[in-house]
Parts: sequence; C-alpha cells; structure tokens
Amino acid sequence: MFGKRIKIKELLLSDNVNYQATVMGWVRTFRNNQFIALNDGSTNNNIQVVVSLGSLDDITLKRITTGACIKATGEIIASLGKGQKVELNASSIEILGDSDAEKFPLQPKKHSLEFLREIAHLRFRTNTFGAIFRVRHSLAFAIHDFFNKKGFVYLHTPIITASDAEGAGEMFKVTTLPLDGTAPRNEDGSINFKDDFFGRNTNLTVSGQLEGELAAMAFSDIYTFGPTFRAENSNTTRHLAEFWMIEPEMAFHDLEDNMNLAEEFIKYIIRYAMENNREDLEFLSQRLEEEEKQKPQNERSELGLIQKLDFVVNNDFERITYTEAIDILKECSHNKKKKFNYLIDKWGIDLQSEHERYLVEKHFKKPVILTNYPKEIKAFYMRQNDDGKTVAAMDILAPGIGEIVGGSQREERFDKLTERMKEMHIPTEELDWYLDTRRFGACPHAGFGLGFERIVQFVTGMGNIRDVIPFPRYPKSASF
RNA sequence: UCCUCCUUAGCUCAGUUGGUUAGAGCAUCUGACUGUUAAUCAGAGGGUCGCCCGUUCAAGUCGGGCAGGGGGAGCCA
Repeated sequence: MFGKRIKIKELLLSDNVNYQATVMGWVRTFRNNQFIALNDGSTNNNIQVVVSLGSLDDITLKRITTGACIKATGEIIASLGKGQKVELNASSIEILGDSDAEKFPLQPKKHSLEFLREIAHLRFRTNTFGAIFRVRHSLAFAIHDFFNKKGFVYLHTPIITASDAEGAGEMFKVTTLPLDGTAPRNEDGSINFKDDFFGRNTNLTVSGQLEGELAAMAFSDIYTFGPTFRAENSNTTRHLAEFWMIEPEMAFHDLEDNMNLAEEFIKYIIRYAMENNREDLEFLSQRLEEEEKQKPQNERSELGLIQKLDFVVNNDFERITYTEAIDILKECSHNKKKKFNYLIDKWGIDLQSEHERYLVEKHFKKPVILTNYPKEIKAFYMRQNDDGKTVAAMDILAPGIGEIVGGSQREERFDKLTERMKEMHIPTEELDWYLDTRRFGACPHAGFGLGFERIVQFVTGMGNIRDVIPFPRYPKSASF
C-alpha cells in the first residue's frame, strides 16, 4: 500500500507533536539546503520538512527542487523556528518525481495572472489558484447540498440538443458530416442533415431551462448544474464559450417565491465557502488588497473581500422594479451631468452595464434584484404582467460582476405563450414538446439561471473569469 | 465584433531627442554560509528587442500591416 500518509491539512490542524508521520507533496521552496516548504493541495499552508545537515547524500539533495514531488517520513515536532507551529524532522526523503529547475516555469516569486493563464496546466500549484479551485469545489458542493436539503431533484439535461430556438445565444454545431464541402445539400443549397449522426441539425446546449421546465411539471422542484456553451464572439472578463450554469425550476412558484429562493441560495453557498474555506478566502482577500494598492485611490473598493461577503450574507438584497430603476437613473446627478455614455431618457430601453454598475455600486451599494422588465427586451417564455407592458422577470446584479442571475416566472397560459412566440418569430412546431407542458396540467412556475463562474468570481474576488475555471475556453483559445 | 493600451533575458520591467558592445531585480547554474520563512553573500551563463514591410547613413526607439495579450464596450450567465 502506497498511499499511507497524512494530508498536510490534517497534520497542521492538530497541535500534537512527537509522533511519526509520512507526508507527500510538491516542493514549493527549498531554503538553506535544509528547509523544504511542502504542499499537497489539501490546504494553502505548507508543512516545513527539515533535512538535518549531512543526513542526505548530495545527489538526492540536488534533486529537491521547486516543483519536485517527494515523500518525507520523520517525526512531527514543535518547530524550533518561527512561522510555523510544527514541522517534520525528516528521517528519510524519497524523490517521487524530479522537476528540472531550469525548465520548471513556476518560480518562488510572484507571477502575473496572464503568464499563469498560459501555463494553466501548472497553475494549480500556486497559492492563488490552489485557493480559487478549492473554493470553487466548495461552492459546487454547497449548491448540491442546498437543493438536496430542499428536496430538489438534480436533473441532467442534454448537452447535445436539437432545438436551436432557445434564443439564449449563438450555438456550436455538432455534426459528423465532412467539413471539406462534400456534405449533402438540399435543393436550396443548405446542408441536408438527414444523413448526419442524429439525422438532424444539432448543437451544444445554451441552456437546460426548457427541459428543466418539463421535469418541474412532474417533480415540482428540480435543478440542473452542468456545462453550457455559447459561440458568441465575446472577449470580456466575464464571458466564456464553455461555462457551468445552475438552473433551478420550481412548480407552484411565482416571481416573489423565485426571488426569495435565489437570494437564500446565493447566501447559503457563500456562507458555506466562508465556513469551510476560511484560510483560502483570507489568502485571496490579502491578494486582492495588494492588487488594489496598485490602483488609484478612487478606484479602490471600500470593502475587503471578506467584509464584502459578510455584508452580502447579512443584508437583504435591494428589490426594485425596472420602472423604479429607470426613475432613479433618470433623476441621478450622474445622468443629469451626462456622465453616462448612454443617457437615460425614456422607459423601455435596456440597461447598459454602466447603469447596472451605478445602481449596485454607487446608489444601493449592495446586490440588487431588478424585476418586471419591458417585455420587448426579454425572452418569449417570461410571464406577461397584467399591465400588458412588462414581464415577470428578475435579474440579480452583484457589485463588480454585474448580472449574476437571470430568471422569471414562466408563462404558463398556452394562448399567451404561443401568441408571444409568434410575435417573436419563435417556431412553435419545433418546440411542440415544450408546449405540451402548457397543454397537460400547466401550473404557475418559475426558475432562474446562475452562472457558476460568475459566483466563483464574486466569492474569490478574481477580476477575470478565465482565472476561475481550470481550462477556460474563449474565442481563439482552447488549449489543454 | 468595436474602442484602447501593451509585446525587450525563464519571469517582472527599465531603455533619454533614432547613434558604438541593449540593462536591472528575481529565477537558473557554480561556490560560500547554515534555524531558514519568496534565506543571505560572491561569481557566471542567459537576448533574432513578437513577426513582416517601409523611412533613414543609422531603428529596441519613427510609420504601416499582421499576430498574440490586457482593459473597456456590445451580446449575456
């Protein structure tokens, strides 16, 4: 049996000393030919492995380099130095994997996030990315935990879909037809998919919502949590071509129920990370603080990362309607002084990110839930309000990130839904299976979608979404 | 896709009005030292200045194009 070792997290958690232990991990630094800072990914903290002078031959000593993988056995003792409570006094050290110091790109120094993105396969071995991906794990776990406790069914919606009418964005095509121009064609010149693998045009999913609604009409409460694909040419710090999305769908919920659940959900998963990843968040908080010091005073955020999360968890989100938001924006001095690139003049326009940021970061200084948008700027499936102008939509806007959740009460009335689909040129025949939910036992229901990487960004304080997913996919980039 | 900035050693960056042999810190290698905390000290190696074209007696430096990257915008989660 090889794996008989103690994880560094467990070892550091206890103050016990004077016992034999074996640790395995990767060398972060090797100081003084004597002190190894060893990390195994279980925690951001390293165990100090002490090699007593003359106890190792020179050849082995030379192989203890940054990045090398080693197994160390010895006695855990109270540290003779400052900076750590306990350390391992090595009686034997075995090199499990060498790491050529001249070639290993990670050095015991600060690297830029841009450089680390180019070596994403190795960046897990840094403090920052170790912390990020442990937090990401905790958030993912907390999501399942939250819904499971509430009796939701975890639904796996298809990744390959035949419908391209979801309207959520450009889609990636899925096909086994040849790309050399010899694919079969219809008379009008378009590709004939009859002989394609699925016998029809298929794409990667942009949302599992429509399928989620089908299941909610049987289980009452379901959620999806899986990868989603958008072929948009988006080059920003908050968009990916492949990202993970959480989409709960609840029967017997109206817009208010929906908002309540979304707010409770966000607070739950943040709280979970704060309770289970304290050290990682403290590290990330410190990292952010140092990054902020580079910025001019007026651009720095008022709260530190942990303070910000504390605040979000302990305060109610602000809830206002689209109409109220327009009034606030129209009357604010920022608008009157013409400081917006897009000035707010009339009801009905879509809010730009500068407006959302103003509301969240300047006006309310907390997460904001915006409701009841004009129907013209929202999707076909959102429930029409009695005013004939708005739909029961809600977006949750978070400081620094912008839109983090988009949701709505769904239009359960068959006639209203099909009418709206026709107005918006959504082919009803292609979504006939979806309309069956309205034909057979329809009920008021609601749901929302939450971009997983966006919440990971929010909790870790990372500015670029490409740094919170292990191997980011975006235009012109699909390495690893 | 649009706007804008950037690209010089393995990494982070200096490099003056265009002018002789392009620098620093860290990393790496060699040696010294040994209870260090990104150890310290001494020495050494390391460059097609992103690529192509142009202006000029002369280009890391000026102009154009291309590529890659950052930030912002749009689309959205």
